[in-house]
Amino acid sequence: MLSFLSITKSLADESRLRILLALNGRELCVCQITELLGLAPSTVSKHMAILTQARLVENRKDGRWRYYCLAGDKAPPEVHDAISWICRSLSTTDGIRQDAVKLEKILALDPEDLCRIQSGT
Amino acid sequence: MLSFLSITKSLADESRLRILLALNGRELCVCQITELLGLAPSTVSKHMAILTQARLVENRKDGRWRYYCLAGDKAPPEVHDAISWICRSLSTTDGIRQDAVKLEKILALDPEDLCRIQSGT
DNA sequence: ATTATATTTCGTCATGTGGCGAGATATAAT
DNA sequence: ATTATATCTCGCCACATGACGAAATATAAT
Repeated sequence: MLSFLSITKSLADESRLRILLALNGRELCVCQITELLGLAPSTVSKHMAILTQARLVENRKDGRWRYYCLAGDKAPPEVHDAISWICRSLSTTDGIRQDAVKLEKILALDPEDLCRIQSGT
Repeated sequence: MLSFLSITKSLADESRLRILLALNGRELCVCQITELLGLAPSTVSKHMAILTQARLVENRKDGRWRYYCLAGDKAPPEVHDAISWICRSLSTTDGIRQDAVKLEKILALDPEDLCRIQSGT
């Protein structure tokens, strides 16, 4: 019950839903997610910790960057059901479509360049 | 997105999850739910308003009592998916099993008698 | 070694949320 | 009509939560 609650609480925030949808089919580093949502890096980091604790996402470290992706096969079925539920329900909504468009532009840049832009801000 | 968020926020609370599970397969009035959870009637009433607003439950009034049940066919698919997800994930857990046992005892009483007991408290 | 930078951790603040009780409302019983 | 009672609404309080910036940490570049 407690672990299930950690899933539902994770899903009860718009930013985290947008993150999960953005991770559908790809992996992203924190600065890319930060750029997509327009939030402070520390805020995104906390969101990722919450999603990780709920086992909805996994991560791997690559140099200075940490890449996040949706839960893999080892995750419990509730997790996979949750992910497919939100993708099915939200993929075609307006806001998520706009995120997808914005994501394309972000992915067109090297992470290197993206971070350079962000530190300039 | 906003209506979907109202669903996920509804699910992000243990009491409301227990209510939804208790409503699986039957309808219950507020005083029965109050008895099951051990919360104040006003608190349960607020929970039911949140669940109703998210379209997860429906209600009918019968005399002094209002009976709640899980969403019917008119509810959107996200709602039904949510309900089947939580039932699948939680029905066999310890806490929910205990609720089921307690519910049997509550249902064995007439609502009339139950309310009489409660007001005596 | 020193500097740059990607991410996390921590402290703080404003806001949201769950809980209760008191009073309002609606319906049934007397 | 008056009383009893099932539920809801409202105001309050304690606590959880999302946001940020500053400082800490880890890794790459110079």
